[in-house]
Amino acid sequence: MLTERQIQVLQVIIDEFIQTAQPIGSRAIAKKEDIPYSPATIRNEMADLEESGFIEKTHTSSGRVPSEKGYRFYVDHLMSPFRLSNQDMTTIHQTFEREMLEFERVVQKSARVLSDLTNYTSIILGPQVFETTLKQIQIISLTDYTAVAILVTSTGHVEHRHFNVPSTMQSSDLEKLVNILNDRLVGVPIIKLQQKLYGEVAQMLKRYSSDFETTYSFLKDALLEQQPVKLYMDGKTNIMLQPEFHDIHKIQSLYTIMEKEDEMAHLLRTSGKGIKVSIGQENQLDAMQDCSLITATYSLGEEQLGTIALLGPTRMEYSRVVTLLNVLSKRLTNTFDSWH
Amino acid sequence: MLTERQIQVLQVIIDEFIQTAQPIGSRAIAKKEDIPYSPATIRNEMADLEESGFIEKTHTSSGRVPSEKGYRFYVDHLMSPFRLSNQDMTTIHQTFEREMLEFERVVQKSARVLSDLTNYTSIILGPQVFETTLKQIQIISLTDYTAVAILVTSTGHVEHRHFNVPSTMQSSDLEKLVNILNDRLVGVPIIKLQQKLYGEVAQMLKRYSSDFETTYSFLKDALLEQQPVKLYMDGKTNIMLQPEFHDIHKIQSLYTIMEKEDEMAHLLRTSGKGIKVSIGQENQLDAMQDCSLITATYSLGEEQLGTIALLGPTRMEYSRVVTLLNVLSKRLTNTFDSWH
DNA sequence: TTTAGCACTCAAGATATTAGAGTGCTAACA
DNA sequence: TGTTAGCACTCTAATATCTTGAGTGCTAAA
Repeated sequence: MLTERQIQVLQVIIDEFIQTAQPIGSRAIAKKEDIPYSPATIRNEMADLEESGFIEKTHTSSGRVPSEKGYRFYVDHLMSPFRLSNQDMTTIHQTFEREMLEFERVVQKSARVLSDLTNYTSIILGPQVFETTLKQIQIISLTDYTAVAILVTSTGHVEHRHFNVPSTMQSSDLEKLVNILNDRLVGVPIIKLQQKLYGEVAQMLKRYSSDFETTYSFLKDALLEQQPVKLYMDGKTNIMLQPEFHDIHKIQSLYTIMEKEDEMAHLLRTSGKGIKVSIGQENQLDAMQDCSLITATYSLGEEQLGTIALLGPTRMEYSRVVTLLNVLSKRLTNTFDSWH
Repeated sequence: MLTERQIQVLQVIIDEFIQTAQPIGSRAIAKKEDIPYSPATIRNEMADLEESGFIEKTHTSSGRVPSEKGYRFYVDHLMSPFRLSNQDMTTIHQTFEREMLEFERVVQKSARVLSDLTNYTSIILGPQVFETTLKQIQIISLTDYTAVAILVTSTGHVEHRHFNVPSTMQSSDLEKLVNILNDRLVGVPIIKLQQKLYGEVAQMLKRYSSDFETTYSFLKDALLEQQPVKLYMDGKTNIMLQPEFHDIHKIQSLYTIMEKEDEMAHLLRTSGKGIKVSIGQENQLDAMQDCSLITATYSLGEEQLGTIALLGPTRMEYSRVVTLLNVLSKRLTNTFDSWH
């Protein structure tokens, strides 16, 4: 186990390295106020810390750098709760203060504020609308053979899909159809739409429609098409500000992975409830082996809605970032609760 | 003026440099089939070409590199029409072939195909809907004090806005309001909405509504809010593949400018009709001084709808890119015409 | 247990060396 | 008069060499 003094040294190394991105030497540590020991003593402690894998050398005669195990220890045991500056707090509050109604805007602004305050890249996974219900369906025909279906959910989310209208259908048929659908489906949770459609509505339609098969299949197209979960990112260029990403190839592989929305979405979706920290190799994706990803979930009532995350170098301001994500995820949760 | 032989040399230099990104020496040029002269002769011609500013040296004893003036001459006079490979053509056709209804998808796919085929970054400015008319307005109330307005245009574009409902309004009032709006505004070109709203509809409302002022102001919010022109980009990482962009700082300033949607939109919007080529310093934006931007417009009928563009290094495959943009802008124009 | 002292290591910056690609110029040639 | 061979010259880029300074590990003394 680590002695009190070793922990103290480790803390200084990590804190310092997070600030400077430079290896820390024994002399520098000894100069710190809380450290009443000589460089030689520190060197002994550092040798021990290195042996147990909490710090590393970049070469034989360099100062020490935290290892991933070191960061992990820091995050799990050492991290002191961060006190956000007043300025940061007002920035956050202002984001939510202004009259804002649309879900997407709130999320977008949150992403912006996160990346602005941290200089890392923010990623927000839009809500998976489990609890939300269908508010209304509209079908508006555009030409003789095309129309657009508009779904509005109880949270005010609007989705629209274009589809081909079967040639056997008249516009009066469409109207009747919309009535049936609204009759049967309004108030139904979005995720149960499919089930309902296969069941009740299918029954209903069979009785009513002369051409059940086509009607039914186009309905499936319009209502059930896989709705992509939306991903909001901001501050992608921030990554390039970090000295550890001055290498084009690293940047490129990172950007390439970030462009793959489904992989990113999957990553955020499978992060557990609450705040999670993935350091370096702990990340699944190869391109992120030099990064840390901190995720936090926001929710509505009991239901987990989505995830907000920050992506930066393993040398991350963990305590500040965790605090920020905490504040923001709570703020988001509150906002959505207040709509309900 | 340039002699026939000088033009020949210039052509080789540009063609070669576009491929290799390396300065071209007299020996390399003399080896070309079409060139029956010795390196010494070529050197004389090169000296002349340099004097007139069409080519440059990177240092005293290096081969020559095209100058921006050289590229400009190439684009204006030398460029031979490019024959797209069958593979490229089928890739393009497949993009449009599949049953596709939604405007956004078509544009997105176009952006993807452009960046895939060129390894440059594609930028498409969504349509400015001059001619399109309002198809239908829906207002759906979400809570007692919020509602969402949905506008559908004749091209099938769907916009929605959230807004606060004045507390004096009942849901029955909303319904009546929607009826009035549809009555008066359906079929009106989108750009004339504002005018109509200020005129006729205002009259109508004054007569009908007890609380004209609030109703009117919330309508303005819902209908006239500046709708952002949408910008679709693809292949942003492609820029990093180019050897001239191995410098982080260039990349960063380029990415930063690309994130400013309004500036990019303005840039594309003010590009003239047809195909335009901006080489290096000809570009307005500082961050693009090492790039070339090729733009092409697509339209519906006489009305110019939007712009598609490719952003790459000044050392660009001009002739291929121009051909591609030509094909694609025509394809887009056709597609939209067929909807009309 | 702590510390001073010292030899040792390594990265990074400065400087020198070399090889090769390419030029410009001159003089000869067709 | 246009073309070319030849040669001295220039500059880059790669490689090797040297120097400095930060930092370590170990030992012996306090």
